[in-house]
Amino acid sequence: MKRIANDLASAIEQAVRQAQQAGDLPHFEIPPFKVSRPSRVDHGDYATNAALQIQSVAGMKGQSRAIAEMLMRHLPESDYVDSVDIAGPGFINFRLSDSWLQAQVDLILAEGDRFAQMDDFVGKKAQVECVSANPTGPLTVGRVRGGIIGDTLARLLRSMGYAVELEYYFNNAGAQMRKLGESLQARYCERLGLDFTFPDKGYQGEYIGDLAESLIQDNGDGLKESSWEVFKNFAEEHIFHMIRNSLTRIGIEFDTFFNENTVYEDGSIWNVLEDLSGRGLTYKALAPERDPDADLRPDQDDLDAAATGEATWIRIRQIRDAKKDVALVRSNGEPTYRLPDIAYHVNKMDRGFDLAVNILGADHIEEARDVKAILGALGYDQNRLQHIIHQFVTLTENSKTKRMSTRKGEFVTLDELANEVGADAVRYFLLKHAPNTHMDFDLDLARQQSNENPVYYIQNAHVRCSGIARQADERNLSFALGNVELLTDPAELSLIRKMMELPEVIERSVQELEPHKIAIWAHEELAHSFHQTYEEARAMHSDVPEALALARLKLYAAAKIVLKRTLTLMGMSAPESM
RNA sequence: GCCCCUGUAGCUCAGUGGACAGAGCGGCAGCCUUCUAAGCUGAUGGUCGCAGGUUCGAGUCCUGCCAGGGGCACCA
Repeated sequence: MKRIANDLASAIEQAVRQAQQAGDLPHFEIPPFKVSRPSRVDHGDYATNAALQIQSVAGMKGQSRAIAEMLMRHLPESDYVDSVDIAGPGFINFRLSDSWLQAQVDLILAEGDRFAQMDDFVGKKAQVECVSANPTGPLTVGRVRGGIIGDTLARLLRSMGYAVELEYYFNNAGAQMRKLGESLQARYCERLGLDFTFPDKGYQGEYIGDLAESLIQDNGDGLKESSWEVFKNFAEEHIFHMIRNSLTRIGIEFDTFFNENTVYEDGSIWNVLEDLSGRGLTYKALAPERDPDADLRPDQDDLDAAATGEATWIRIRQIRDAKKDVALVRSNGEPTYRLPDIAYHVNKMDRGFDLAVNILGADHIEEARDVKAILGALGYDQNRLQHIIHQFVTLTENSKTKRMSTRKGEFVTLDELANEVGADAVRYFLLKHAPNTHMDFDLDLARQQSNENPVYYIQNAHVRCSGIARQADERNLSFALGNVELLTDPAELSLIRKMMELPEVIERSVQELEPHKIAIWAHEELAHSFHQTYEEARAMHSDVPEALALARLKLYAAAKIVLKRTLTLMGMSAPESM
């Protein structure tokens, strides 16, 4: 499948070289230039700033229009360009030919579900890690945001040829899980009227009470002498089950679950530590080394901890720009979270992924940088690991903003949300914002707007296509007989133009690791263009001659494919009716 | 205090160093005898937080300031 922007870029490079050989332009190294979609339609379908970029390296400042003319003269012929012209300060604008556009309709139909399936990375393996919540409670909206970004990215990577694994990293051991077990134990005793002490900073959510209730139903008071581990195991199993169900409900299915315990059990945390030590990157000390000039707050935690003995530190300041070294092993000999995390990522690298992307909340940014830098220090190509850091979701209800906290039981769960607005809306709403935006989730607005939502706008485009197809069926009309050369109306051609953008949108979403781009495009570009065309170019109105009707049926059959493909890439359903 | 992220229409947010800054929602004015109006069209709405700088060109890059969020654990 041809991507015009890439094709034009090489054509322009060729033109520059030809112009240089012909002596029309002086010799210089071709500067980076862009082939982009102009914001205004009358600027054509594609535009390049090549001439503007060249003017300074060619020593021809202010002569960019002349350079553009030169390039135009040396451009190779192509089957898809109808006209080329120079505009403004020296942009070269390209317009696609009608006949090429018309032919794309047949092409889309031939490709079907594989439309916009590209082969750039065929044979390459990618992994996307997201959610990775420990099983201490229901998924919060914030975690789900990462899950949706990750799952969508995985779908986009697959459409570019990668074999992708979606992975969930979790830990069912440790202090937090113990706290969970103790919280459940306390609630269990409480409901049986027994003595209980609720743990300090325990889990206060209602779901703990529900779990206690079901324990009582199954066991009565038979567990009153049991240890917290029994409660922890029960809670863990149920909560994990609940998390997986919730995720399945919004179309997220993980290929692999990786337990942090693995890197303890196979000894790899100690191997990694040895490797780092062998490279002189660790030391034992009471307190971390820090930048002498760094204005760090006097750290009482460090002082307190130093009293317990020497910990093992990594010289993180040596391998990346940081202010203070980081602990890998506590003075009591137990690893901190960092060490297994490093071992886990070494494990990922050794599993041979050409690309591993982690979706993390903003509070993990320092950790992300540490891990990446450490992988580099261990001799791995750092570029194989990428991160998408997303900002937090704040929740507004009754005009009051609150930070969500699993421990305090203050959160909106995925299930509650999906119940109120539907799975597709949850996906779309959390996907459509750039990862870097601090998004505000107004629950009242989400409820109220559930009928006035971009989700329905996009899906309705697909529904309309289905409606047309149904009507055609009833009248025994088959689009197979349609002649695409009759699609000459500007409205028809602009829809074809829009559909042909999908591969480029996917490519950019992947390149920039910003899957929200496809969500925005699906709404404001594709669906909008569809609805405009639909109003303008009726397929089976009595005024429309049969030949044109058949051609339009074909256009809308192609549109249906592109809409469905786009919705599927976003993990959303493509309904036949509403 | 230091570091990171963010500040764009009334609200929620797009915006690849380019050509007159966009969408949805809300509000205003129109559009259904024929494929679902969950739609279309038009008007209104902006000192792109503030001040400098770099550039042929800055919402976009740099510096400083202001405001909000996150981090600066021998937590994860």
